Amino acid sequence: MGNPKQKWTAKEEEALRAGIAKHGTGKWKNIQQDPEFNPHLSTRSNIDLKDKWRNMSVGSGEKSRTPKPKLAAADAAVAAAVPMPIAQAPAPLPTPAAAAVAIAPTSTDVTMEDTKPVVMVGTEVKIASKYDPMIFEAIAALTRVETNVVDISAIISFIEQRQELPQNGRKQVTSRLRRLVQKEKLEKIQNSYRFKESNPTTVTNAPPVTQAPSPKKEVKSIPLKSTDLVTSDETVEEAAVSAACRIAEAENKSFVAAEAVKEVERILEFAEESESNLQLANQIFEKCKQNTFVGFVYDYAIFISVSLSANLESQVSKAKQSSKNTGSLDMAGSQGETVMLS
DNA sequence: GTTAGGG
DNA sequence: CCCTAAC
Repeated sequence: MGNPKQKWTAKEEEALRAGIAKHGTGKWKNIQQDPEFNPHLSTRSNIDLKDKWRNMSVGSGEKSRTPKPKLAAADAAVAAAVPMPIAQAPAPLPTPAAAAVAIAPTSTDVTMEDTKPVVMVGTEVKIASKYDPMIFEAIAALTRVETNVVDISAIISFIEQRQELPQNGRKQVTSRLRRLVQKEKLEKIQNSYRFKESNPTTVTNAPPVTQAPSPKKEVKSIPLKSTDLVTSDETVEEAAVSAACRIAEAENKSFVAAEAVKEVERILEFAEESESNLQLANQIFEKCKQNTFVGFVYDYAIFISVSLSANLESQVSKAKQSSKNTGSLDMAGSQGETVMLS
């Protein structure tokens, strides 16, 4: 009989990738049986997972006529929301149009292969700064409970699986790791890395807003301390990335966290060049309302906004109420399968 | 029974 | 997707 050869859906691919991040490659049966992913992979066998992963890998490695950046659903959403490559030239003002465009695309209809002019920021522009989130993501995803470390080769292969690295990509990741160790964000143990738990950097440049992040805290037991947000030594961006990834480690939702980190990072870049805080706040809150996941990003939004300008408090509380009413914060502790967009 | 690889 | 060798 013929073989229908049913095509893999984006959800299935995402479940597969998440499963690999959790169990590692080669544990196909575990992934297939894992209750987290089985709902999406029930029709696939372990051998199917293996074959699919082989195809996906070769698609990423082959630079022939497969220009698709291999974006997951969430990736596509974020990519679509990044219309500007953030030129090196310090743009004096971010045109309101930019912010408008950023929040414009309703992420409800995101097809993976459509003709939407997704900006190819992944080619060469600012690719170096994009390694950090992936590194954190890899560590968060691959850290095993017993050893609590991640081998460097695992980190690199993890990143390569997500996006093909340029010729010197491996080198850059390595230097990036080294740099992060120097900054005491990571800890190196032989050939493995882990998150540095106790950060000896002096401390507690108490943010101007003391009550902002805490009052709502309904987002499960996310260990979010004010010291995680800002250290006097580091930039806000680094602190945000680090803390978000720490949360990711705790929640084991690395992919979601990575997207959130990208978002925070991008918005912070945006904010540093300009001080259009109102647009910033509106933008990030729009994001929070559209996507059901970003519980902690929401907290950071409050923190960032208020840190930049105390005048935003009205905006913040307003947005807080709005977000609460939409009930968009319920995902943090759910089964973990309901995360991505449909 | 599972996985890796060739077909 | 199927088949097979290897573990």
